[in-house]
Amino acid sequence: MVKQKDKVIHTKSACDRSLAGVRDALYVLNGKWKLPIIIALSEGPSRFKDLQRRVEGITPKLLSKELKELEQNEFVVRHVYPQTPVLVEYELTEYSRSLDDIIQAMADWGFQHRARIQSR
Amino acid sequence: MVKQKDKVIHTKSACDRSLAGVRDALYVLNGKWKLPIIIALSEGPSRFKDLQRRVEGITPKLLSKELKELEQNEFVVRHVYPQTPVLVEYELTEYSRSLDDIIQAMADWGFQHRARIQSR
DNA sequence: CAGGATCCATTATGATACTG
DNA sequence: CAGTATCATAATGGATCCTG
Repeated sequence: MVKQKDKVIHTKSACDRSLAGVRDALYVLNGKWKLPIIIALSEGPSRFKDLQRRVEGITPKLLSKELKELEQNEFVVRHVYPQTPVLVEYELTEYSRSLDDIIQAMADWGFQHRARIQSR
Repeated sequence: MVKQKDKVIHTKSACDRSLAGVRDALYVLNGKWKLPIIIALSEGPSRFKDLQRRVEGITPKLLSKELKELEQNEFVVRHVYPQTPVLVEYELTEYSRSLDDIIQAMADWGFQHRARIQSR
């Protein structure tokens, strides 16, 4: 932000910056499943089937696809233990912890919002 | 959480609660446009066309649809001033401010994430 | 200006089955 | 168990035209 005589010139407004940030975040966290999966995994590493149970309502196809994306964004690691039958575990990365603030904020808000809705 | 002999019975884990909250929040904020629109409106009331310019990339069809949903969730009010041509302004409600924490958290995270990505 | 209507292409999500 | 394959529907996106 630069002042010039009496005019204020916004080279980049606070709003633009937060817009860019939010868009970047939404780009990575898109869809209705990414955060729920991460939350489910925050209880500890989990196998595919167990994860599917924890994240209620998700189909294997979607879970598989979302896990791949989460892996690419380095939120999740996939461990394969070659046995019969094979055992696969998904685990959160250290970096996934950086999402804690977002998750906390959303969880709090959702909780309040539900109370608000129900009181009517 | 209730202890019973040696077993621990989770009536509702912290994870379940945050999962429910996040799902409620995602339900209301779904899609890639809701938050960007709210951020754009945080600069002040705006007319349809101006809003479309601020929220880069959105088509009138989508903007119209999203605004209706935002209205229903009481984040936005629509003011109509009967003139020729008619003037319509969209404005944030007081309640929309409750989303500030979420927006802030996402904006911060997006900013950090971008830096992280670019440094590689 | 503020949108709605239409047509079409691409994604996203979902239900069900099936394989190694 | 850990997914993939198939099919169907819904949501979203883009272009263009239209109306009060």
